[in-house]
Amino acid sequence: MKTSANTSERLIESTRELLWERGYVGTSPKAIQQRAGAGQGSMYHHFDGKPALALAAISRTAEEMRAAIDAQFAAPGTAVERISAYLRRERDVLKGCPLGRLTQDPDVMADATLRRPVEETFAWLRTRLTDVLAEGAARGELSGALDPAATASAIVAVLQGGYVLARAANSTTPFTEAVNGALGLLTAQAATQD
Amino acid sequence: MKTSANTSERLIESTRELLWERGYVGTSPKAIQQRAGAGQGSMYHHFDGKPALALAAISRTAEEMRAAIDAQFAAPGTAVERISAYLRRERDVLKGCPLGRLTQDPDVMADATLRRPVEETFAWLRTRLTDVLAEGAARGELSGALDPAATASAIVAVLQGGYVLARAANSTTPFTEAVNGALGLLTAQAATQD
DNA sequence: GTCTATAAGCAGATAGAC
DNA sequence: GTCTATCTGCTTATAGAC
Repeated sequence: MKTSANTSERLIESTRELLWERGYVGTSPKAIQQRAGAGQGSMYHHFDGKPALALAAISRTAEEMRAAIDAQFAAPGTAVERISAYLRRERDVLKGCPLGRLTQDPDVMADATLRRPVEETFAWLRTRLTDVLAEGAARGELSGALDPAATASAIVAVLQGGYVLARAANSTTPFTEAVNGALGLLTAQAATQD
Repeated sequence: MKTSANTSERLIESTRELLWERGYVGTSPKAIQQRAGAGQGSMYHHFDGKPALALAAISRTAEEMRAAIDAQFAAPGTAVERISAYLRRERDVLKGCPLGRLTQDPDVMADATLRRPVEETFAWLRTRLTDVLAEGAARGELSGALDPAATASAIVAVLQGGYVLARAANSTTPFTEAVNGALGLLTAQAATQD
């Protein structure tokens, strides 16, 4: 058995990086090959073409993101504590969300196969966060007046929008501010609970 | 004087549409010419090249957005009412924000000239919203415990992130939910005020 | 599995005629 | 102002040798 990363593996990882940095439309097979140190023929031997390679890359990114979030939410603590930890965990803010950015890519959104992992992951995340919030409401940590699903969507949107603001400003400040603002609102309404 | 739209005008408008639909990297001079009904030579007569045309398009979009938001915030009403009206105004949700999407474009962000209108518009928007929130706090409509700047960033982020979620889901639902969630939090904390 | 050759078409212009 | 010709290099492969 081989211990070093094989060519197929390097191609997938290179594609993941380039999709994150430049998007699908901005990434050429040639750029992938160069980053992976693989030749033209080698790439087309392992994958049918750019869409197939992108699907492998996007699927892996989606899986990793899901696993990371699952671990985060499974940690002990109140709903607000776990959400706070999730929002404040270390991130490469200026690079943005590797999945969220694909949402702006016309060729990804136009291809049902490429689109599916993106769609499913965000749907799953919103559901997962809704559960955490509903749990918090059931325990009396949060106001029952809040709609858990709406609040969950707002929180995920703050994250995704925070990336947008950070990139626009070329600074992590607006991202941090947005997260603080969201948590400020969440704890301010919790103060209503007494 | 001419009354019909001239070629230069049509080129700018076509570029604006394409930047919105496909981004800078995904838009070719040829596509712009075809949409504008202009020839190659015609385009290069009026503009130095793709970056110059994009700058004209992006600048105009930024100006329009700023004027629209200014009008929105100048309307009468409490801080929460004006913010609610802003968040809930009619939008082409699935198309996303024409300026926010450029944030994901590597070639726009790498070019200081193209980047500036995007950066300035979002900086201005956050400041403007911060003023509205500070005003609300001064009037006693909102809790003084909230940081106006952080809350403003969170609200703008909800909007930008709402677009991302809507595109991921291919549905306006998550956008509406996120807006409702944000307004829910804002009014819930206002309930603390008594 | 990897390499080189080949190819139709697009990207992003420049040059000069009209 | 607009048009056609021309150009270099990239895109996204396919074919076949090694």
